[in-house]
Amino acid sequence: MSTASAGTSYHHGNLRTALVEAGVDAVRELGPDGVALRDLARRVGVSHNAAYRHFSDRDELLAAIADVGMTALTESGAARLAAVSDPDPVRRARLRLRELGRGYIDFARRERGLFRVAFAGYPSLESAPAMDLADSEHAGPFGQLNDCLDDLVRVGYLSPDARAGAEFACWAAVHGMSMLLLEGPLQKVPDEVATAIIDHMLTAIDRSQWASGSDYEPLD
Amino acid sequence: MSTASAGTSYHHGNLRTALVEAGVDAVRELGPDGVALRDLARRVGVSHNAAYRHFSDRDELLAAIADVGMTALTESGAARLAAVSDPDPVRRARLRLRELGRGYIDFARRERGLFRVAFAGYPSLESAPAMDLADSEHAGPFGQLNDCLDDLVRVGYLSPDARAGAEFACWAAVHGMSMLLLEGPLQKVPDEVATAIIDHMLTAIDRSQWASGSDYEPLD
DNA sequence: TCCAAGTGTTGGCGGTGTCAACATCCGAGG
DNA sequence: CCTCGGATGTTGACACCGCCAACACTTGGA
Repeated sequence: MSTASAGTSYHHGNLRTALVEAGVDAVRELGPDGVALRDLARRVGVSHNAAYRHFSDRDELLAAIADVGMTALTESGAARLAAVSDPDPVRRARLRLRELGRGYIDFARRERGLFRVAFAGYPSLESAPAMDLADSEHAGPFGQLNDCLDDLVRVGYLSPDARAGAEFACWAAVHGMSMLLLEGPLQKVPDEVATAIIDHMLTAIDRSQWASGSDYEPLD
Repeated sequence: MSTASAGTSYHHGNLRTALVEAGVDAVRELGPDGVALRDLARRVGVSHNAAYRHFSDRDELLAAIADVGMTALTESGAARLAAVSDPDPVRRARLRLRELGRGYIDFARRERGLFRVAFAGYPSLESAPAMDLADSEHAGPFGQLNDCLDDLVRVGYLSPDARAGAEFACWAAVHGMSMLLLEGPLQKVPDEVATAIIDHMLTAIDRSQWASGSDYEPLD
């Protein structure tokens, strides 16, 4: 039933999962545009059009792959967060935010294809994979970021009034850096330069969270 | 010679430009994936394969379209910069940076397709369109950003030591916000929410540039 | 004048997504 | 135990695509 059958049987057993796994492999190698329904079917050992019994559309398969990618990104972030062990609560909260950002960008660079497919917009689908912002739970990377920022408020590093909206600014910075390094004009900067740039930006984020003692006067 | 000829002539006259223009239209409507060589040739009134006399590859045509997009983005930014007229030099410099960022994001939202194609990475090409970072001139949006930051240093708002590397952080933030709004999980937030988020982030950038009077102590 | 390079055309190959019709298997109801 | 219907996989076809090869026309300079 659940496991793949041995010899040649008319029914595959769990084609859907097999297709998604093959799709993940293909996306890893060639990116979202490098995955073809027919090719996936060929790899799995099934003839074309079989996929249409499990996905109405190519985009639907891509979305399933994107879901895997988003989950992997989330788990990668969770591992980074768990690895932070600093006794001082303020330093701990700051380091957690920094490591979350670093993990995000690292994942993007390590898993180019998965990252790209995870954030490729599929207009035919009603919601982006694995993260409905209006949703109350926030299971994905956005939720991790929100938790980190809430921690920063709790330990007194980030002032509550500066907290509002900070999640989007942080997310944009980290996501944008990933995109610029991945397929943007920063594609082929040397690795050492890239890590320096990333470090600088993470520091800027850390500093910009600390808004308490500042006498900044806004524009307008 | 240069202008399009009237009736039916074997040679088109300036096929390359016509193809790029048709490609820009197609990208505007359907995005980078929606442009097909054969379709473009059909629109221009020329038969398929004619494009291969001017572009060795589909990617090469896409790159030409991307160049148009990048130029449009640059001009849009220049217009925004020119519109800032504040007598106070500090306010003026700060407003210019803010407006440049707002213009970048606005362009991305207004010209979805052109923006996407401008930043789509074409691995077959040796350099990203219209912006070689190692180049000395920096004609594109990155150059505008650098100029704005230099101005901020000149007027004394941004400290010279905080200047280094700030261009990448700012760029990443603005670019990431564009991507999240364009094809990311922020695709369908209401317009008013989007503008609020953008404003908040631009303020955060402005505030984070002002690092002079802070007693921020770095991590590690 | 004529030839060679530049440009556009026709035809074809292999690939793709998707639809329609058909084949096979499995499990529930008799 | 049998049957039959739904789920699943297959074959075939259509239209489209990128790209290659061979051919046709046009034009400018030797």
